[in-house]
Amino acid sequence: MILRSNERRRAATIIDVAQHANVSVGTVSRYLNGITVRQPKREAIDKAIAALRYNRNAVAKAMRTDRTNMVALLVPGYDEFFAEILASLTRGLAAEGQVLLTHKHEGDPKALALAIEFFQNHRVNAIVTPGVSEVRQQVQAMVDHGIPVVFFNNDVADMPVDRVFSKNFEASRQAVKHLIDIGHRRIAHIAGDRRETTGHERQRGYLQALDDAGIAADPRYIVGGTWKRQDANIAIMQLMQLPEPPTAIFTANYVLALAVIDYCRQHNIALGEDLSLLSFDDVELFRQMHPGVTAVAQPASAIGEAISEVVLGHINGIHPAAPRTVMLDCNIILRQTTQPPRA
Amino acid sequence: MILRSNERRRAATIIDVAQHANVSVGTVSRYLNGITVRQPKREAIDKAIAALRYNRNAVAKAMRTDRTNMVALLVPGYDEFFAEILASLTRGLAAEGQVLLTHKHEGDPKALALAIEFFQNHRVNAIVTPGVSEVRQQVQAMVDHGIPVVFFNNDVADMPVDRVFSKNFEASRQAVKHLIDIGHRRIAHIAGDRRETTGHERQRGYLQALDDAGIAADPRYIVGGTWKRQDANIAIMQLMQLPEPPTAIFTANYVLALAVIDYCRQHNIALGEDLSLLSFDDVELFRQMHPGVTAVAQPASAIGEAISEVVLGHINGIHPAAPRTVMLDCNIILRQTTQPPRA
DNA sequence: TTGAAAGCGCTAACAT
DNA sequence: ATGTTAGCGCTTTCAA
Repeated sequence: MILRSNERRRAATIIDVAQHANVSVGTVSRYLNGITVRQPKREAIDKAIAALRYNRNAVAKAMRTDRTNMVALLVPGYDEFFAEILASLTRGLAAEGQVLLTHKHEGDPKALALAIEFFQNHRVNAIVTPGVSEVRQQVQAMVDHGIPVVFFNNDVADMPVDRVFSKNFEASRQAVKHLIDIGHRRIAHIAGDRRETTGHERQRGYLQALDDAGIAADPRYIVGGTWKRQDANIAIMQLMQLPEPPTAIFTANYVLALAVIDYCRQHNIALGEDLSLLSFDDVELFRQMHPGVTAVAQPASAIGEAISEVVLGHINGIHPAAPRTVMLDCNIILRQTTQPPRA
Repeated sequence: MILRSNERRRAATIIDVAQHANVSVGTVSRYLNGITVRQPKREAIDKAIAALRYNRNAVAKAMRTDRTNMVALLVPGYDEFFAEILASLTRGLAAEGQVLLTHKHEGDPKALALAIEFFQNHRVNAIVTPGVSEVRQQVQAMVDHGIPVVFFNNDVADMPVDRVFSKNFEASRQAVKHLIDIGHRRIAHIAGDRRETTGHERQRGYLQALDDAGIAADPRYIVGGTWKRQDANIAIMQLMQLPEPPTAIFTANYVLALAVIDYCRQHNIALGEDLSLLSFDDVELFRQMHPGVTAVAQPASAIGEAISEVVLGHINGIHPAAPRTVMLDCNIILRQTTQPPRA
């Protein structure tokens, strides 16, 4: 008979093991869960498990206990930032026997909502995701069902969830302060989406730094307003066509910086010398390029660790219901694209 | 009373719905699974579901049916290549109601083995992973249990699994042929790990192209042998210190190419003009750089689509047990680092 | 088409 | 420390 690939051979169950080892299922279960069992039985069980190639059915366990050992991470995509968070989060959770499942939704709120429901139905122990206002309802439902939710990177206000963020405002403020310190006065900002806290906070930091230095913000120097490369291409053109173009630019993320870099290459503008550039988000490209791009590096590993700490706290039942917020410092990595302006 | 975050409110079950709608649980279940139910009952059930905010417990369903709607992807990390495959795979599976769970194991065979066991125990519908010889046993166990496994990117011989690969050998052969066609004779290869089929096949393609052109392979021109940046740094140094250094280099992946690029920058060697470079794997960096790096682009999207087709075939019970192998063509993207050698 | 009930594999409460 | 057994929420067979 031809065994079709979707007809699975019946797997051994805990009952088979119990019979083979001549003990009760309860004993096997307890042994499997680390509760003390006397030596001879232990051996018999071990032998039975090996002989029958027994694998505990995790689904049945989850069904019984209403808990799994899965934590879900929902991301729009895997850029360097997310990938690094993911790495440290995976490690942190694995140390406590939790497995991180990642799901990518490409920024589509519908896909995100579906994913949240899916993971809720599968009883994951926690969900980690950037805050997205479109899924307030689903997130609230999760929390109501007692499944902890952790926001990172982007926030949505007034939700009873835990939060781990880097200090977008402070880091942006310091970044722009650096530009001011080395002599720039005409500093532009290519902004991200201000409806998201990341975009909003980074622009706020920019404005604050100007204000701190007593420099009046010039609305013509604030351009962009989306995370799209296309729009940044337009934004940089607008800036450079100004009667008095800026001598320095602070971009809200690395994609926007790429637009500036390309523009400069096409127009023979020497970055650093003719025009300073400082970008939020530090990526491999910025290290490889010549001149290297000065950038705000988010502490991705630390973010991942903080998230796993918060999540594990919930799973182990340490934290009370009151949501925790962790704010982490960024570093500004000085490279060659930030130089004093020409005299 | 303070509700601790890990005390979940009891969620509505199918029984609650049945009572609320005044029908039997069987009827609710059938309705939920798309089996015809008469109009008035349908309405009552819908109303009950809405009123009780019922969500089907996916764990219980999986327990009963011994099937989930999850497919697991195991990757060492998220580089551009994997990220793109992932994107198209996620889409392809979502179209058929399957959710892709990604797990990253950082190339650690132990972590990989654990992950495979984990997903097996959780009854995923399929596992997608690069072939890794260290986990033959676990993979065999999966297949024995009737869970289809799909290898991609890297192969392990003699395993009863499905396979989706790009044509490493053919693409490498063509790439090196291009270098020969534009006039190069002293062509070096910085090899990857030859114990992996990717590394092996790429070197084989290199040798074949030389042979095709009647050029004797010079063992001094074949260096490296790991995927590590460190080793590539040494490899490129070895090559350039040769009495007759190569005029062109074919690297087995993009990390190895970075070593060449850095070396050239440090030694003021003009890529393209002084030394041609052609790399396997096309990455964003190669597009952004000046000069742009000529590269072999793997058809990542097509790979993802092929994988989802194979997986869905299994899930829908179309394929027979005989494993399928899909081989996909690569493209060579010409940029500025491959020029005729100096006269 | 519908209801009643068995049972998927496991854990945990209870009894010993 | 160990055996016995109820029951987690669902699907599916069997009857009606």
